[in-house]
Amino acid sequence: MEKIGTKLSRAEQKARRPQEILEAAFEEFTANGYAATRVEDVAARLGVTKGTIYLYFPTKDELFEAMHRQMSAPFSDLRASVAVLEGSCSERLRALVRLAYEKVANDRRIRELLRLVLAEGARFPHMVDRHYEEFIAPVEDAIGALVREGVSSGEFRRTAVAVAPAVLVSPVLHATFLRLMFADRRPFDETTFMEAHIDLVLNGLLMRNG
Amino acid sequence: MEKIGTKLSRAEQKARRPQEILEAAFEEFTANGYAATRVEDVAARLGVTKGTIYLYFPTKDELFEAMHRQMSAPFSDLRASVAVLEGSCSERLRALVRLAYEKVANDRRIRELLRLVLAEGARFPHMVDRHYEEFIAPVEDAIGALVREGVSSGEFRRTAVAVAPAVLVSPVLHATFLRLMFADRRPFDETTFMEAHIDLVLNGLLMRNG
DNA sequence: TATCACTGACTATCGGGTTAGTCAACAGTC
DNA sequence: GACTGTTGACTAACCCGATAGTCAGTGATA
Repeated sequence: MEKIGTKLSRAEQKARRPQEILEAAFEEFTANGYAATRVEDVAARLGVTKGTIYLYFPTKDELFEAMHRQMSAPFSDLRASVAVLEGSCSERLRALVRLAYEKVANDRRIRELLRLVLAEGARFPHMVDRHYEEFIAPVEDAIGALVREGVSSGEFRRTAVAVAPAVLVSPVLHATFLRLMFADRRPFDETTFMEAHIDLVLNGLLMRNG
Repeated sequence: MEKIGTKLSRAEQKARRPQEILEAAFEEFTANGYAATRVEDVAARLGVTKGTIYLYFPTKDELFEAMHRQMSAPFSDLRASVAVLEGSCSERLRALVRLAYEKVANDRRIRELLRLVLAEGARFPHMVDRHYEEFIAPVEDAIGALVREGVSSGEFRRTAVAVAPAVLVSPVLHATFLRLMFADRRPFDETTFMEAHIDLVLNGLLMRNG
């Protein structure tokens, strides 16, 4: 644990600044969007002035992009978690869905980042593309592989889902956006939602043996 | 059809202006977001100047809100379409899903409006709430009623989906956001996606009689 | 010719980016 | 351990282009 109240040396402070600035930038940009965020607001969050920000980042634009790069890191975490799942295909699918709720819908930072990608995507196509390559594609691939494995082992039906595996996790996105839209203004029972999701995905709606 | 090139009377022109302005505002606000859109850009789209806009709307803020109110109208259309579906529950569900793709994922205006709601929601909570009341809630209610009917008629399994019917249409949202993110940069086969969606929702992944 | 929808030049303000200047932290000397 | 010169992270005041909102004037229409 860091000692509280200890004044940092100049070198220490300088080493921490970029981190701190990106952190503050994340809060401001996600709260207000790119255009409506002032560099001064980011600075104020740290108790420094605008000039300081410009010592570390050349423009507002580059600050934004650096922030997004920084904050995308947790995504690779999800990829790693998916890789080590064990059990039958349906067990692994269950676990993957649970993991997706935990790491995406439930993580405020990831939620806000997703909103940012969608909201500012038109102005920052790099961001959208990195987002796809680092996050969406690997997850889709993992799910696709899982479904194909289940089909060839006879555990899953031969189904059109194999060619569009993304539909399996759509409710996670749905939950994420509901939480983004309503924050705490409207209650959202995620457990119920997730159980419905898993049940639907495995069993479907139709009565069996009908 | 309106005659082309016919000059409108002053009264006609004046009567049309608010419509025209809202239309132009929609294009600009959805393309650039609220903060980055200049009132002058909206005016330029009509070949008029900024002053004209302010003859019809007192502030940029009110222009934005009026635009959103105006553009929300097509949503009620979807509600009406859902109400008149016929056939068995699964037939109606299929039809409803198809309709959702057609009216939401495939409609550029609705897509952009959705992005706007998400992007600017923090600054315009009225907008989010109206969006929920006019669109999300009625659709969720309709789906919920359909599922309950199917369950009690024995056509559908007694399932957790009944308490979170939104999961049934999540892939529509997913498709909408993919199209928003990648516009035309990445191909998206909606037919395949939709077929996978319907198959999943009705039958699930697991092998039957297993 | 009277009206009024529209113009376009104007003001006030805001915010990205710059830079001369400040002062606490450090290093070297005694 | 005190004294002193140097460094460099940070500040504060500034510049300037951009944009929300205003209003006296204009010219086509009825």
